[in-house]
Amino acid sequence: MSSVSNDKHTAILDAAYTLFGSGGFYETKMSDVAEQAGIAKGTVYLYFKSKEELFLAVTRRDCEGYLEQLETKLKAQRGLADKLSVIAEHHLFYYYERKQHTKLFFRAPNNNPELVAYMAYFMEQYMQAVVKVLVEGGGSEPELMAQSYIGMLDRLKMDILFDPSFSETDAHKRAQFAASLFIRGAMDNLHPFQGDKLAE
Amino acid sequence: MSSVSNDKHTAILDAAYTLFGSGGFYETKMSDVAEQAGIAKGTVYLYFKSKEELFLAVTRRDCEGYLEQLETKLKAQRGLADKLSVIAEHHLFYYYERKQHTKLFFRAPNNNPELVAYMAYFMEQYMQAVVKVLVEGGGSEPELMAQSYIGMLDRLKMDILFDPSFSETDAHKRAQFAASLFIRGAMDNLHPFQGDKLAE
Amino acid sequence: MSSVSNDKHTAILDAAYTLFGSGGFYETKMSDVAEQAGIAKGTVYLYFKSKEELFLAVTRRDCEGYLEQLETKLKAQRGLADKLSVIAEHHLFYYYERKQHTKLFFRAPNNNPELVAYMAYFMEQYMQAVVKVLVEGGGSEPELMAQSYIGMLDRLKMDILFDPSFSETDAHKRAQFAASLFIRGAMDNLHPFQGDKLAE
Amino acid sequence: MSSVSNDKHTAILDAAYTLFGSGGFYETKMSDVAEQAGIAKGTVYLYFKSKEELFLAVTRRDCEGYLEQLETKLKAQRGLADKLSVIAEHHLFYYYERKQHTKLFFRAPNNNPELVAYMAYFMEQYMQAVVKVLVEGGGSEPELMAQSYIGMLDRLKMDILFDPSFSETDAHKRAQFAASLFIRGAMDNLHPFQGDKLAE
DNA sequence: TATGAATGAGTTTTCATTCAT
DNA sequence: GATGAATGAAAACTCATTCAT
Repeated sequence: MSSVSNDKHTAILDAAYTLFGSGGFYETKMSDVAEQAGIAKGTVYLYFKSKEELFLAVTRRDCEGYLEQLETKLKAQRGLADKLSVIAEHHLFYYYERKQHTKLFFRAPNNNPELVAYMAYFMEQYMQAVVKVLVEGGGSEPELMAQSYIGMLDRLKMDILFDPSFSETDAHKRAQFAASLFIRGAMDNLHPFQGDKLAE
Repeated sequence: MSSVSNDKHTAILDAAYTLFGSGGFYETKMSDVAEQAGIAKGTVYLYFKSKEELFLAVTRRDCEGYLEQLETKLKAQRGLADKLSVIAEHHLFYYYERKQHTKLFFRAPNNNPELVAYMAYFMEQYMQAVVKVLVEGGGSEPELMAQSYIGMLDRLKMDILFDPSFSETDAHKRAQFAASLFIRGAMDNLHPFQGDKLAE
Repeated sequence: MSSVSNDKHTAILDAAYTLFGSGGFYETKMSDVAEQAGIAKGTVYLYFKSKEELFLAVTRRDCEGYLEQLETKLKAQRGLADKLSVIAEHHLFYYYERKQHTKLFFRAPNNNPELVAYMAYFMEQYMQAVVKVLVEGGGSEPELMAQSYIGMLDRLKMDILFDPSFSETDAHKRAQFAASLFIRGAMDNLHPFQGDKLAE
Repeated sequence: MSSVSNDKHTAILDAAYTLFGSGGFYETKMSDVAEQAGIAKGTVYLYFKSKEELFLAVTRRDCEGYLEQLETKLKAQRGLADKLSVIAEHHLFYYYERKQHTKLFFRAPNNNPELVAYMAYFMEQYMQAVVKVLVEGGGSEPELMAQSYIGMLDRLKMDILFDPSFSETDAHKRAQFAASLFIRGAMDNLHPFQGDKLAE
């Protein structure tokens, strides 16, 4: 609880986030993490019992932050269209701001049941957040809809990660594109402007 | 190119596909591949220079098969809606038939530029195949559209991979869901029935 | 020498005795010793320079106690037979009372010259104590005799250590068995009842 | 089964016997064993799955050899006294010839149930071999007698191990000393010359 | 004195790759 | 071509010891 121990804990998570993210789980050595965090190898093990536990902690912190920020942003919006826009922006800008840490989500250790379980839990949470938005807007099959939207966004983020010339403006446009494509597609059972001032 | 050497080449690829796919790159040992292929460890190296090269070859064969089959199926269809349907079915059933080989695409070695390049190439090819369909149907931003569709499908496939109770019928429904959602979303710049006899 | 420091010194020795004894030298961590002693890890090093020194101190205290108690018990006896009996009882009951600490003597660190030297010194002392008894009884080769007796007892103790059902009565019988076997074997050059009131 | 593989297997056992014996289990590195055997580190693991397994194999080979040689020597003797003499000589000369490998029996890894079980098995076998000799000579409590004899010999061997000036003749004398001490001690229930020509 | 966070040397084991047969 | 015994680099993790507080 002391600020010192917290500092180190955070430093390790930050270092691991960077290295796991850019290099992947197997390619990252615990000694690299230690070095990047500016501490000794043994110290990492005072805070995290194993490399897998560290990876899980990094993933958890990242995912929790993702969902919390999304919730906050969604609360500031009234209308369905705005909310879907916010989701798209959040998804794309999250990666935009983390170009370095790309690989985290697809270069994980295999055969770690805890990690698999956590990722499933995260996806469920994310999906439910989207589902909630969709349900407020009315419409059937909200879960499939939510998954479709998330998948769309996840693919559209790829260029952001791999194309160095991708600008913030490009990301904005892409988010708007995704939101309108989805809203149009979902239109017959959604009421896009419900809750918007415009709609009143 | 002799039939004998070809036999072994194929046996190795098959073995590697099974093992990399179910266990992941790092979890699979070259000796396992050799054993599964029914040959000696050293022999693998007569056909593939390294583990990474083998992984790349497996990936390549898999992706090429994916695209070839897709092309064949697309040729049998006239209308845009049917073609988009075929794409969805192909994407979902490809994974449906390969539940065992789940991990191949997201448990690959990092930092292998050749692999990264090939995957980018594959995605480009896949996208262009979809783009071609969309362009025939008319409409703007075909590349973003294609990516959105592919992303949607890629997320919707997840339950297939992880939910053992997922049936063929479920997969069909899901493919149709994706196709209609996308078509509706894309409607203002696409002409869904163009090319269909019905549309004439 | 203050009572406080003495308390901790003793607490550490007690803790180390328990842990080294039941787990062995290599299996026991200094942090375990500290915890068992109810102090901090660093504190152990205020009292003992190293793990090996601690082990040596534990061994020393144990061996000294062994010899001191033996001397006391021997003083209470007059006759040779009684003295040999006391030696057997002491040897066997010492282990009987310390079943938990079995491993201390045969799970020690190697290559520690000081420890090797001390163990040799202890054996010499123990042997001389037995020799003294034998010499009083007359007879040749007292050192070989003493070693034989000690060896006999040391093997006979084994069941005590490893057989949980071994009772105090069993230990008594075994001690008597050893004493008579030895006395009979040594009879031609020993005068078994010399010094006993009965013998006068 | 090929002589080559057998050569290496033996070379590793020999190297391990020397190193474990002189340095102890924990003090011996697998890389030392490999070097001493003149092979690469990894090769050791082709023949023995782990350090513990190697230690067990070394112990087993040694103990089996001990018992086999003892049996052979005992078969060549008729009388009880001669047989007990042979046991003493075997016990002492076994160590005499293996001064370098002393520590094997008392510097073993802890907490290895397989090893503990094997050592118990070995002791039982050894004891039964002695018991068989004693029973042929008649007499009660043969197991305690056997243990006493073995213990005696085990202690008398110590000087052989640690005293570099100990000669073969010394070892002989010591063996004879042990045998006569034991025979005299056991005399009332044993018939020392039974089976000897002299006794007829 | 007492603490316990921090250190980093040290060892087992794995496995891709080689190469003599 | 085919084999599989041999290699040795590489990395996770432990734990005795130190030292700033």
